[in-house]
Amino acid sequence: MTTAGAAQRRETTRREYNANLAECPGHEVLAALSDKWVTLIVSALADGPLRHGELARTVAGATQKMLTQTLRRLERDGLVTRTVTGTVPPRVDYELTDLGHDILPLQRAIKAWAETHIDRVHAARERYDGRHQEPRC
Amino acid sequence: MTTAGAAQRRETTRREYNANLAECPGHEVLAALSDKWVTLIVSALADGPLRHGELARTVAGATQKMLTQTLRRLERDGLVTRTVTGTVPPRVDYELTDLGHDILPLQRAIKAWAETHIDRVHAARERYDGRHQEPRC
DNA sequence: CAGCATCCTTTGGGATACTG
DNA sequence: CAGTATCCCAAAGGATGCTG
Repeated sequence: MTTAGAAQRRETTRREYNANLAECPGHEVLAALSDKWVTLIVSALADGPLRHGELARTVAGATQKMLTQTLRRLERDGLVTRTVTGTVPPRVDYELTDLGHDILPLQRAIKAWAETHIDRVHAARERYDGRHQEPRC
Repeated sequence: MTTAGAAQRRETTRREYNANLAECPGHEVLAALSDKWVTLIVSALADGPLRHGELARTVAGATQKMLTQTLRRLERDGLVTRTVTGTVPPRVDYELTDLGHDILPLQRAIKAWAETHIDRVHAARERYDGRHQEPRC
């Protein structure tokens, strides 16, 4: 019997689709860049290496958990290096790799686009909201 | 008493921080672009207007809910227009606005960066995983 | 055909406390 | 000081069924 066929095939299709998306370079990069803290950490490190604590202070607002988590990901992706010095008290420095530096221009490009177009977006939003949320009566 | 002071002030700081982030043009744009479906919908519409159903088929893998939700956001942000024709059966066309077309170069830039650098990222990941997950015995 | 509304599962993120 | 582990909540996302 093929009763479970329809729903199941859709599910499969979706998985494959998501897998394709995940493997698409463009999406990988977007996913990485758009992470709430990645941009901030990378910017913070743009001027030179920082210790964990310094980073925590610079990127105020980030949980310690998020900080470590994000740094691990960045390290894994080869965007930052993690250097441990001594054991007690431990000292850990984070520094941007060449690859890490390479994303700065891209970030700047996005920022530039944003700054030149964001006004239009905001204007559009106001128009939309005015048209849709205001009482009709 | 100021017992609740510490935790509460941290909370407040965090909120303000997030608010600042949300208002930062760069992050707004990143948040918009990095949405799982935005890229796909925008690309799909790059060649010309499409009906809801056509879009659903083109961007296979997207839930109907996600599709509509994303389209509403794009409409609100002034990136697409939504045109309703007739009432029964309804026909709705979605088309990229000028502003919508303007993000195509940016998407291409990201894609280009991704394609030239993704190999290094993947290599870094393999190195990292090899170093950290393999049994040390 | 287009698109709400509802329900339910999964995930992400935050607070807290503990270890080398 | 740097990092891990645990708990917990809010939000995102998906499936389904109903309406103009």
